[in-house]
Amino acid sequence: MKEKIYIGVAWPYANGSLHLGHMAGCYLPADIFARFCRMNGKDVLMVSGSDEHGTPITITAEKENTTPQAIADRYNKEHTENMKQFGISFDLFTRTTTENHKKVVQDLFLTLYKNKYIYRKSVESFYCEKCKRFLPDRYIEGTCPYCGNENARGDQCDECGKILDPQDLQNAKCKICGSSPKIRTSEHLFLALSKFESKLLDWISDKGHWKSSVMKFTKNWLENGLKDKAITRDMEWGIKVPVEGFEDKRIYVWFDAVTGYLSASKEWSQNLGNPDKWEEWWKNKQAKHYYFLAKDNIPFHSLIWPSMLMGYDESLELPYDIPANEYLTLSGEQFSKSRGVAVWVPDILEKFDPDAVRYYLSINMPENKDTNWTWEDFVTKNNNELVGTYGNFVHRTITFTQKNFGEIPKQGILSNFDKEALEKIEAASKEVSDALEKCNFKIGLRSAMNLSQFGNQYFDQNQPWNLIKEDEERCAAVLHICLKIVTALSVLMAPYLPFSSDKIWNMLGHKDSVHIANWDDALSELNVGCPLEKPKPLFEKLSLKDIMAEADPFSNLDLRVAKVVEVKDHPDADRLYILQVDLGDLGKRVLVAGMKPYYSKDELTGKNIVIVTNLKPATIRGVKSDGMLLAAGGGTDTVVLLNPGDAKPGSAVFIEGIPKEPVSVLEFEDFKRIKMTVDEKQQIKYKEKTLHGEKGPIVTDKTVEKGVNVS
RNA sequence: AGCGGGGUGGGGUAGCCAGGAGAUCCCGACGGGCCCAUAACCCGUAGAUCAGUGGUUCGAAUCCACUCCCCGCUACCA
Repeated sequence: MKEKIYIGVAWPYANGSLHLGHMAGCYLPADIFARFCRMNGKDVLMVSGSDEHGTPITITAEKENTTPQAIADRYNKEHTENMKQFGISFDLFTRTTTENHKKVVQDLFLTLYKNKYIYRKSVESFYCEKCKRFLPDRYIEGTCPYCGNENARGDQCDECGKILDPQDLQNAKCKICGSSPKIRTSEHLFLALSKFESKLLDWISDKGHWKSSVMKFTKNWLENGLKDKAITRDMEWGIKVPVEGFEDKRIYVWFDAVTGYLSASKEWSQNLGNPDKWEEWWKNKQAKHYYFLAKDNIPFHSLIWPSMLMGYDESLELPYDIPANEYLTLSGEQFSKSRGVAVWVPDILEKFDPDAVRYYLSINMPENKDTNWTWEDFVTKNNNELVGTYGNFVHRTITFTQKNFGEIPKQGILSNFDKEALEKIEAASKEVSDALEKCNFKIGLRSAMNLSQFGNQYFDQNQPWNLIKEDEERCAAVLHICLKIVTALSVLMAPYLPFSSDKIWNMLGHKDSVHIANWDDALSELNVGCPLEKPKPLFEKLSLKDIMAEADPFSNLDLRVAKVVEVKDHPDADRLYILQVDLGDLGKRVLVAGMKPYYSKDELTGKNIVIVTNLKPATIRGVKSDGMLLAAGGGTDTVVLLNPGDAKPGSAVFIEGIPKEPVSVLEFEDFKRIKMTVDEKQQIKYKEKTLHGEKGPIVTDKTVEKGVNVS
């Protein structure tokens, strides 16, 4: 029987689009690994799906005046499509709102309950009477009892870093509606994680092949002792708790989501008309289970999910490896929807070849530490490595052969150099394969790239363009070797660059897809005599300028909240103030602003305002202004500041859906072209989208007429 | 605060767990070659006391201790 490989990939939460962090974090590595395994004759089952329950989705639904299911439907559809476009080769990408999933989750839950791994316990938690729901810790805000920060969350205070219980907060408020929640007692069901400690310790004892970060994290949790965790919630959106007396409660989303690994396997079997087929992976000691996810998700997969499986059915396979990645950052910042830092997958798929993106994400994968996505580096690596080294070698070889021979020429007498080339192919195939077996994706890709660099060297030194005039037979022989390198590359690159590999494979006269080819076909003989067609270049060069120009000009802006520290009169101007503002971690700055007719010094001091931080500094009447504040009002009659609420100084101001990629210096001309206006709710609109800060929409400081400009 | 990861030529990175000659690769800079190829490719040169300090050792980027600096996680962000 073929070796069974199960690949579970973290379930994306269906409350927003996918961004490149998701791709680099788990979907791309999982896909590369899956494709590689399939080419090596393994029987792969790779599943995932949308995680569709939980509070955030219900809140989005309320905001948009629709149902949670509608939100889940929207993003499930988008995610499914994006995965396909990006070439992520799931055997099944499903969702947590299917009947099958519900059944599997409830069965697992009930079995754990019967096996005494789930028990009842009363807890006190906050209930918001206005929103009519119990509030998750993150949705409660109040004053931190330790440092006095007024914006501490129920789970933790961001200022002092202390971990809190919501009950610790003073003046607790509902983050959604702002009213004061009341404490209510409610009975919940808890998963007895503590009962699994010794079994888990035993289980991880032979996991020496795990990444050190995964192992350390896991061990650390175990050493501190596992805390039992509540796995029910008082809400409506979710899977019903199949225990008497708990009919009104729902199963906590993470319990629900990880169970997807099992339910999706079953669904896949049913779709196949062979409902027990999943057991070949799950009830098979020879099967290896891999889970791909990013670092935030480690304990769920290394501790909680294994515990659930152990408590449910001893015969089920546990994870073999959890090659968790670190994070991809965007110009040094973590991807975050709420802070407006992201490159969205739907956007990127519209603009770029998925293989180009896959290349950059693979060669720059956050395998061992966070890595940075920059547009500049993306363009450089695309142009120099993907296009220059790899694409060019393939293209020059096939073009030259086609032009001069029209078909794949036969092998000649092997020179020493030829032999070296054949050895290189073999070595590269082994190197890539060794690396991929260990989930070392960057090393594998680098090895494949080295082979294409060797191809270029071989081509250069043999000078077929001269040979064709002098020694046609030798020329044919050289090209034959080059084409063998091309063949090998299309196989070795197939896990990474599935679309272009397939094209090359077909150019070389193969009727089928490279994805049903075998890894050993990297070394296969060529179809000598097979006619060649004039090739088109595989990849395109990119221009950083075009990319930047295509982006919305708003992306170039760096808007931030600033707190006015000090206001002075400008010595040589009637209308100007000199403000010193605090940008938190970004330090302090001096701005010159014409606010004297509209605001007194006292009014301004201590106020939170919105400023442009990356505007080219200007000297105004002899004083350098390092930035500009945003205000609403066109003429001289009224000018009012923008009010970001009590957002942190230095925090970002952004528009959802427009990626924030500020240029280092923004020309004033470019800034002037960005038209923002005030709407009837006193919110700020740009292209009908609303300007946000970390505390929600930005509004004007005082009421002004609808439609006035912001500048 | 606790925990985890990281700091390697101008930028980015490999090597570190299993210590050994001039420290890897990509980009960039400089010089040269080639002209088949998407102004792509190839060759060569310069550039790093491997964050710092101390230790173990015949020998340390690698092991140990301490210090500094970045980043992340802390149980619903991949």
